[in-house]
Amino acid sequence: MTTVSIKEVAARAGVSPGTVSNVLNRPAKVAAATRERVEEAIRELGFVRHGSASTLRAGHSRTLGLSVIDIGNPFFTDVAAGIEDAASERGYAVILGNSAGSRAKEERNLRVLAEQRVRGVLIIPTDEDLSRLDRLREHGISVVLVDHPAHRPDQCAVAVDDVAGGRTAVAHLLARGASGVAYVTGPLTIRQCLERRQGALAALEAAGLGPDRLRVAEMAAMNARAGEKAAGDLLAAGLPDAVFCANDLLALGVLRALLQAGVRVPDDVMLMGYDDIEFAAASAVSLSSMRQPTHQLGRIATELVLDECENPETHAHQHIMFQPELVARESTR
Amino acid sequence: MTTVSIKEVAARAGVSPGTVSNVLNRPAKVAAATRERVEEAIRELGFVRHGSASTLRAGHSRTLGLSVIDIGNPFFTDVAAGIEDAASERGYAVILGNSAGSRAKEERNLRVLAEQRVRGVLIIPTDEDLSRLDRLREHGISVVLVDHPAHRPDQCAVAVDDVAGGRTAVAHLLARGASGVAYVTGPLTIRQCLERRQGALAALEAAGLGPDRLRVAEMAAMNARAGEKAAGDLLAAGLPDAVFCANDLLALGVLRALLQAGVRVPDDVMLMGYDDIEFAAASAVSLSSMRQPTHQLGRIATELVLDECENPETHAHQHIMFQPELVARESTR
DNA sequence: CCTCGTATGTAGAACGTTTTACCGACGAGC
DNA sequence: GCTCGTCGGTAAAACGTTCTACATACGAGG
Repeated sequence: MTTVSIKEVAARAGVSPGTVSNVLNRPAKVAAATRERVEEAIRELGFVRHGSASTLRAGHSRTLGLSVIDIGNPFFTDVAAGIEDAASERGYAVILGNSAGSRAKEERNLRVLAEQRVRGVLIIPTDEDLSRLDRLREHGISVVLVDHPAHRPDQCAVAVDDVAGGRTAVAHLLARGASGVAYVTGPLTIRQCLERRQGALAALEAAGLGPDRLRVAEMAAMNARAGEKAAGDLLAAGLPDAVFCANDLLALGVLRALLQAGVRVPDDVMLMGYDDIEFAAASAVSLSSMRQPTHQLGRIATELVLDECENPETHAHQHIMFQPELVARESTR
Repeated sequence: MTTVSIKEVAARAGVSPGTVSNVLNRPAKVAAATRERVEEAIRELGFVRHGSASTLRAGHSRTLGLSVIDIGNPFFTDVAAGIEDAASERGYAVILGNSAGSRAKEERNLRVLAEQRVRGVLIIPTDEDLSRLDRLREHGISVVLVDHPAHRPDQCAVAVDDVAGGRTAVAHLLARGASGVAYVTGPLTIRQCLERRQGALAALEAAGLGPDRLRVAEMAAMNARAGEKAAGDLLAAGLPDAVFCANDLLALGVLRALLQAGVRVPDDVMLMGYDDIEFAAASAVSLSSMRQPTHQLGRIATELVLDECENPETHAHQHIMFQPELVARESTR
C-alpha cells in the first residue's frame, strides 16, 4: 500500500531525484557506477514509476486509444491484436473502447481518451462524419484512421481497397461460370458494404453484364442470423448462380441455411464471404473469402501513429491502401 | 494544441479553481447559479479535464486494467465486451493487455498497468502461479480473477464450474447412447482442460463406467487446426461413439475433418464443444456445446472490482461460481 | 445583540515526476 | 597559467488537479 517514490530511491542511492529520473529516461547521461547504484535501489525498494505524474509533467503519456466498431467481430479483434502487439513492444498501453456501432458510445469513448491524454488514437470509425476527430487533433492527439480512407490530407490512414475486393470477388464468381450474383450485405450506409457493391458492379460491367445481374439483399445486421434470413429470402425468390456476402458472418449464416434446405454448395450455388476470418476455413464447406491483412493493418497503423507523435517534425502523413486477396476454397470450386 | 486548464475556466467564470473542481466532482456543493456559469465556461472553452493531474492528486485513476489470454478467442472477447460495457457505463476506461498465453508477456502487461496506476485489474490468468498478483495488491490495486477460482480468501473471483461442465457434457453424451468418449483437449497444464477432463471422468463413474472409457487426445494448441489434426488421429485409431472437445474451436476442426472423411455427425459420431461461441450454432452441423455466461462474467467481475476499490471498508470479497449450461444441437441429436 | 451553524467560496499546499538552469571538476588546447 | 568544453550531477520550478484549512455572509435561536 505504501507507494515508493523517486525521492526515496534517490535517498537510498545517495543521489538527487533528478538523477534517478535520468537513469529512467536517458540512462546514457549518467555514469555507469551511479546508474548501477540507482538501479539497485529501484530493485530493492520495488519502485514503479508513477505514470500519471510522468504524463503530467512531460506533457504526454505512453498510452494509445483504440476505438473499434464491434469487438465481437473477429475481423476487428484481429486488427486489435495487431495494434496491441505493436504497442506493447514499444512499451505503450492500449486503452480499448468498443463503440458497438453506436455513434454516441464512440463519442463517449473518445472523450474518455481525451481525458486520459492518450498520445494517439487509432479509430475504426462508425460513420463518415469525422469532424469530431479534428477536435482531438486540436488537443494535440494524433489520430490514425484504420480500415477507413483518410478524410483529409494531413492525416494518416490505413485502409483496404473495398472496391477492388468486391470486384475481385465477383470476377472470381463470374470466371467460375456464374451469370448472376446475389449480394447479401449489411446496411448500405456502411462504407464497406457500399464500396464492395460498387466493386461487384464494376466486375459485372467488365464482363459485359448489366447491373441488373446483381440482386442486392440488404440486411439490418451483419451476423450469421441475418445471413440465414437472407438465404431464406433467396430460396423463396429463386436462387442465383452465386451469392456474395459482405462479411463472413453473413456467409456462414447463408451457408448453413442453404445446406439445411438441401442446396448443394458450390454445385447448385457458389458462395463467397469477405474478411477470411478463422472460421471461414473451418466451416463444413470451407468458405471462399477475401482476405485482408488484419494483423498488419493494426501493426502499421500503430507504427504510423507513434511516428506521428514521437517525431512530429519528420513525420510524413501516409495514406496506405492494402489490396485484399482472394482465397478460393470449396464453396466456389 | 493549446490545452485549456481549470484555471482559465475559473477566470472566465469569475470563480476560483477550487470551485471549478467542485463543479466537476461534487456539483451539489456549489450554488446553482455559479455552477451554471462554470459549466457555461467549460463549454465555451472546450475544457477537458486532465486525467493524469487528477489521478496524481487524488491518488487513484478512473481506469481498469484487463489482461486476457487470447484476444482472438471469441470466448475471451465476449468476456472483454462485458467488462468494457460495465466499465464504460461508470466512466471508467479499460486498458487492454493480451498475454497471448505467454507468462512473460502477461508480466510485462501487469507492469504497465501498475505504472498507469489503474484502479483495479481484471485478469484471466495464464497459469496457476498467482504470486505476482499479490505484488499488485501491495501497490493498492484491487485484483479480481476472471474465469479462475480465487487463490486466497481476501480476493474476489468470478469463475465457471469447469468440473460440472465436463460432467454435464459427458453425461449428455452417455445419455444419448455413447459408451465411450474421446476427449480432445489442449495442454492438460491448463486448468480448464484439466478440470473438464475431471468432470468427464466423474460422469463416466456415475454411469458405472471406468476411466478407460475416456480416451484423451492432448493437443498443443486449442484452435481449429489442432482439432483437424486430432480428428485425423481418431480416424486412424478407430472412432469412438462420441467426441468431447475442450473448446469450440477444436470441435469445429474435428467436425470439419470428420465430415470430409465421410463420417456422419451425429449418426456415426456425436460431437460436443465447449464455450458455445457464436460460430458453434452456425456450423453446417450445428454444434452442441456448454454455454458459459461470458458477458455476465465480465460484467460482474467489473462490478466487484469497482466495489472493492470504491468502497474498501464495506466491500465483502466474493467467490462467484457460475454453472455452465448444456446447449444441445444437431451434433448430438 | 451575540453566538452558532450552514452554505458558499477561496487560498495555497500538496501529489511525483521531468526539465531547465546552473555548478564544480577535469582535461585539452594554446 | 588561462580559457573552454564536456561530463556528471544538483536544486528548484513547473505540470493541472484535488483537498484541507480557512474565510465570509446570513439566518436562526437564545
